[in-house]
Amino acid sequence: MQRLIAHISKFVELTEEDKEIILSCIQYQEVKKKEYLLRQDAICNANYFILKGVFRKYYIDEKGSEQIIHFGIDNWWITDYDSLDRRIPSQYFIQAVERAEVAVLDWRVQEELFVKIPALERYFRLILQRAYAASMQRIRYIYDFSGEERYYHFSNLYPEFLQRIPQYMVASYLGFTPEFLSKIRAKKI
Amino acid sequence: MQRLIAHISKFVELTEEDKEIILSCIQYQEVKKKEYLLRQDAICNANYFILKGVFRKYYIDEKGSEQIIHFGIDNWWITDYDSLDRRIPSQYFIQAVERAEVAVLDWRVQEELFVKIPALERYFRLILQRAYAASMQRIRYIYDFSGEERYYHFSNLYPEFLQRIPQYMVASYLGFTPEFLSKIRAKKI
DNA sequence: GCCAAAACTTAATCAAGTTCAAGAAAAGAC
DNA sequence: GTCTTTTCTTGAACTTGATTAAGTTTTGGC
Repeated sequence: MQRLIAHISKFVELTEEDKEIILSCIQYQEVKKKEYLLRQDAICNANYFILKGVFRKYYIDEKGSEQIIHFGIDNWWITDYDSLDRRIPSQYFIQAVERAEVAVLDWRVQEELFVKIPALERYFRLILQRAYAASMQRIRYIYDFSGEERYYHFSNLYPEFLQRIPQYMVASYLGFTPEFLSKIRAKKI
Repeated sequence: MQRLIAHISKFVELTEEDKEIILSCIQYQEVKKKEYLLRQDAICNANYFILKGVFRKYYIDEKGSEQIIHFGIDNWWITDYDSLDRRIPSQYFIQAVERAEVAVLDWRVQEELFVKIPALERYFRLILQRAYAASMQRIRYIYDFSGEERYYHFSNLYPEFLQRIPQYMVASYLGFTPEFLSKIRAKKI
């Protein structure tokens, strides 16, 4: 759990008292492989800080197949902010790709914490800025590069990742079919 | 400028004093057609609330052509948060598509305001949440729908918009060539 | 260690969208 | 109002990636 405090401290300053308050408000949770933190149509009740493991956020598209829009890894928060904050049913599933550990920040507790510790509201503003920029960057990759180029870019950026998660998930995240990914790999081996 | 106060008040509560402080810290600015609020490689110095008009945020891709990543319209903020906050050169251009009016919030003033009015930091956290969700939604559209479907969706959602901005900008925003857009339009007329 | 389920590969066919090139129409400048 | 620049259109050849369907390999449960 100290990893969370360390992460927050990278963005804002916390007093020792702040740290204790935060730690007392946050739950530690182990998550089994394939377990869900959130399912479609449910209202999201917490923001999750990933201490260890990998999550995928996906939805079911018009044709009925799973589309991954986001991977959550160590030291990132994962949630559906839209559902969490506006108390509306989520369009997304959040599922553990492998065994994981998370710090759970319940939405009601979050509101209280923001009042007690304004620095925390600032921290989340900064985190969201980062997430928003990353999302823009992602749109750039989709527009600028072909599927093959995106795959090479991804595999250079996160080589260990490719070993840990099934290929069909990578294909879904990068926006093409598993068959096409197979073809790309066949070319270069 | 009252439109800005009204917008903030939709998300957080402001006292009369807060409102005065905000108004005293914000500059009104008219922007001519094709004028830039930000250019690539410059460090972004302000967040702009669009009172009236349309802006496009774009970058130059590998092949040297302009790629529009975002349209800013009435009642939205437009800036490069990454450059603004981290004081790094921007990758983007922000340009007025038509004559516009904006409220300018300088980054240094913003920091001061957050200290004086914590509700404002909350407001921006909520705004960013909304922008992030919209960006996710955009990725969904790109993945789920064909170019033609995206065009019809866009033209149903913002019919007046199509009249106001050149087609090649719409094509760029939707992620295909102007030639292809021409073909789509030819089909249905 | 065996069986079932999950994940990956291969190949043929097809659709969506790009590229290039040329010309037509519309919008601004003075 | 005409001249220039910007925007839009059309068509042919081509590329990327989807689809379908079958077969192969790997993984996990018990």
